[in-house]
Amino acid sequence: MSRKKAGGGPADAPQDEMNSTIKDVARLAGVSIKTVSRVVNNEPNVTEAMRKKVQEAIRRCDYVPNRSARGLAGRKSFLIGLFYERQNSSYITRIQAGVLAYCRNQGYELLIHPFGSGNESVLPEIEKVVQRSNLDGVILTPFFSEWTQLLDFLDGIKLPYARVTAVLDDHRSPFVSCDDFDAAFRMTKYLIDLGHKRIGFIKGHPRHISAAHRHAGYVAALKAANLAVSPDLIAQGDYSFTSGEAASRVLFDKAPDVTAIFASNDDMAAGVLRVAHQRKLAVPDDISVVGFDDADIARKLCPGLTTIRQPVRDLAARASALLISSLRGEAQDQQPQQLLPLEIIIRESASRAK
Amino acid sequence: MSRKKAGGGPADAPQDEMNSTIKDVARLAGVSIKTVSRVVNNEPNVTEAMRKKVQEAIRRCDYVPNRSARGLAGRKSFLIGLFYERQNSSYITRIQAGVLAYCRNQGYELLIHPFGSGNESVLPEIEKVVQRSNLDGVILTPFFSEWTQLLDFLDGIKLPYARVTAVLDDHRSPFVSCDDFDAAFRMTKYLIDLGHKRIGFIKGHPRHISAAHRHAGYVAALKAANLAVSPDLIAQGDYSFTSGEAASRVLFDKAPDVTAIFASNDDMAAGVLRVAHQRKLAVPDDISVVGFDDADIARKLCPGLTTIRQPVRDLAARASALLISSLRGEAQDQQPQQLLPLEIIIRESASRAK
DNA sequence: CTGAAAGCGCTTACAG
DNA sequence: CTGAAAGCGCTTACAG
Repeated sequence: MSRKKAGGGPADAPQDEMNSTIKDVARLAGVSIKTVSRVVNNEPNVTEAMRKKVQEAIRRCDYVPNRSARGLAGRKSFLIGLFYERQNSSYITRIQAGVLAYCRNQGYELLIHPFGSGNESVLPEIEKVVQRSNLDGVILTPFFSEWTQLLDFLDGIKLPYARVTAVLDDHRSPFVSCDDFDAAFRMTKYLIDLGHKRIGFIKGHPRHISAAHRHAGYVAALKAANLAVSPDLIAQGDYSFTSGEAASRVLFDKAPDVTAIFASNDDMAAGVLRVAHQRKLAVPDDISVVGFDDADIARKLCPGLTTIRQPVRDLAARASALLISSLRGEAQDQQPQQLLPLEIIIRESASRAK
Repeated sequence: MSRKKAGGGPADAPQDEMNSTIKDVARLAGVSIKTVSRVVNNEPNVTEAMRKKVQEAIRRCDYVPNRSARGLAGRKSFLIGLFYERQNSSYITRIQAGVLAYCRNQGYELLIHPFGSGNESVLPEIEKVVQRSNLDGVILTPFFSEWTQLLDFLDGIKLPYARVTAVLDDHRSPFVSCDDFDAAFRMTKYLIDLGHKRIGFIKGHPRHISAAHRHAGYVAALKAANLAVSPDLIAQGDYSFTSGEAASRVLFDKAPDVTAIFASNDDMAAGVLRVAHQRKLAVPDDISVVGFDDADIARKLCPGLTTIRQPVRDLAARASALLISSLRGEAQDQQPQQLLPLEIIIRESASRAK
């Protein structure tokens, strides 16, 4: 403990005032500090008896290795960074939870680093942070995980990273994804099966690969059902609430006969709900609305939003596992690329077409 | 930089491969490492000429002090922790942004530590984290900032902390607050001025001090306007969306003549909106609904929620300032307790009583 | 105002 | 399988 518990440890443990160090443990166990170090770091070549003895001494001393000393001697910081664009807080909170859930047990701490949008001007900012933070590795989420310039920079300084991203075909580093295309296909089919024929679609931010995949899934599902893919039914958004409002106005104006709208994420779907309300269109009676992500807001909207659940927390935990195992130089027993399932969550915002 | 830029620094700077150290800077500037250290740490007793010379050398070497070495030698980690209950992500994201905005410039890094709810069982968990993380200080938000047992623990191990909390009268550590009572009073008065006489109120989590203050503000405003304070108009919530749904059902059943509902936070107000919708009550035409916090959801709901804006980011930044200045042992030039203003944000969810 | 020495608590690189 | 020595890059405590 960084400060000793008032009252100190067991009677025969070292001094009360200071934390115990590797020397205290070594003395108590009657071994060298190197042996203690071996046990702490789970190195091989220690007899079981020795290991037991040292572990007991560690316990009795209430010993916790000093992070700074380990960092200085071993040139590691045991710190991993999470770089992301400032955006939807529901998403990022879940990402954080996933990373922490994995890292904590592994002895790594998380440093969060929100940045403004990913453009040239933030690169120097990121460089500065990397400079000062002394990170062992980094977790990246979209758009950063798909931002070539940033990846080039990280590769250049040889800072290991793992990514949460849409499915892509580069081989720069491990990543974990969901199949956006397939989920969008299934959601569109769900609407078609409800009898909808004129289904609007609001695209996500063009920079995000997920936006293209979701759009492609929508198009493919329409084609598979022999429905026309009309440009009037497709509007551009950027994953923000206000872009959802704007895009849905465009849709309602250009295609007044639309009976369902599939927004590429929940924030934009919330915008659709708002505009529908303004135009006295009842959801789902007059118009069905569905989203993507299952963000916190999805269940708090009214009506509750039918959407696609992204396993965000799990995505982040697995990316962390990939990162840490590569930091340890472990053979990748896990696939360097993983695909997690996406699930349609049915609430009240979509119903059978009239 | 933790890894040198490919290509290295200026031609006469030290080796390309490694980062430069304090020795490199000292050599280049022709001074001792102690003098470099003085400049880096902004210590007094360095002539201006010397300081200039060293700063130039630092620049040319692209020197960044090694965090681990500083930590080991100086028994500091330059790490500050943020402890909070896992909860509303909009709130916590803003808190993080505020802390980071201040700490980054001060050379501190942020370690986030979400925990389950604040009860006995998480205390050991917190102890363990404190043990491993090697924090210089901690920022606390409600409920943690008001949790006596936790504060006792931190005081016991002498870990400095600063708090974001409701106004309170303890003198344990610096904190920054908003006047919940006053804001709730003003919001209630706003409803009264709109002609409402039967105003329902949904209380927050009983453990949070803010819940009591907001409730008291509501009661005081009714009394000031000579309106009856009826128990039928007051329901217990716990700041969660579902508790808002449940409480509003109670309210609608016990006081069918209610024309406005003041929920103690936005999530609960969202729950009210949902139930109103289910009961075919139009908002604000049949019933006005207002919240508290101005969380992200407030503007995404429909109708947009009239609420009270908490300057969450600023609150966190100021708490960080308090913490860091106390870590530096600086005389408190700032008040150890600060009060930030709360602002009513008028959107569409409340209107004149019929 | 400036600097030489010692040491923070570990890991690395070797030796046995 | 175990250990003695050196050193990571700083700050502290002291001397001048």
